[in-house]
Amino acid sequence: MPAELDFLTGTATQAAKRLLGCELIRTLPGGQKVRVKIVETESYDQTDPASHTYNGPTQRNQVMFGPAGFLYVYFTYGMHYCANISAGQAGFGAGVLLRAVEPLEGQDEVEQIRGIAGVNATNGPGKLTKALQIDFDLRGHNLQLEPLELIVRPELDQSQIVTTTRIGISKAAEDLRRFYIAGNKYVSKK
DNA sequence: TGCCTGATGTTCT
DNA sequence: GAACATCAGGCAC
Repeated sequence: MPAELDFLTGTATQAAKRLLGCELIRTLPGGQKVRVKIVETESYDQTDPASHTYNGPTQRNQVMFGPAGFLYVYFTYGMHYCANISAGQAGFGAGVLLRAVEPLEGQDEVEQIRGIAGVNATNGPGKLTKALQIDFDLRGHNLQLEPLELIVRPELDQSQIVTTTRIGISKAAEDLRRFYIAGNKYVSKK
């Protein structure tokens, strides 16, 4: 792991905050490049009742028990994929859910894929996976490699990071584990 | 503008 | 067999 990704081996919460402002470059199956900025994240780890890793390793969540910097993809509600970046030390189940991204390049591709334009194309965990065409093919993918690369950007000032409670979960929903960039219009609603 | 609900499959119990 | 880290469309106000 390159030194610039070392922050991922800290706690999931540290990784979630540090990932804000970083970029992802997605090379689509057709060869087009889409570049997005991460604007909203959530942290999960095995001490958290809402986490998939809370009850120990299973076939599904083994990526989050592996080394940091890999993609954990899961399917939910019968029609949506969600994407996480594994964090922490190997053997400890932790990860960061990507909740919203801001398109920087390839916005036309995103709008074509999603069928809609503007903020609503990528401002939710199920939306951004569809926009970036993330599915089980990318489960366990190394984020240092194509077709989905994590690009580290300078750390944001703490004053730009907003910390709130999580959304759309039933357990430990009051935990302050959701983070987003202050004032960014691509952050999900509620 | 805001609540309610249907869609729909993987995963774990 | 039930839960689920969601989304979008419809209808009421």
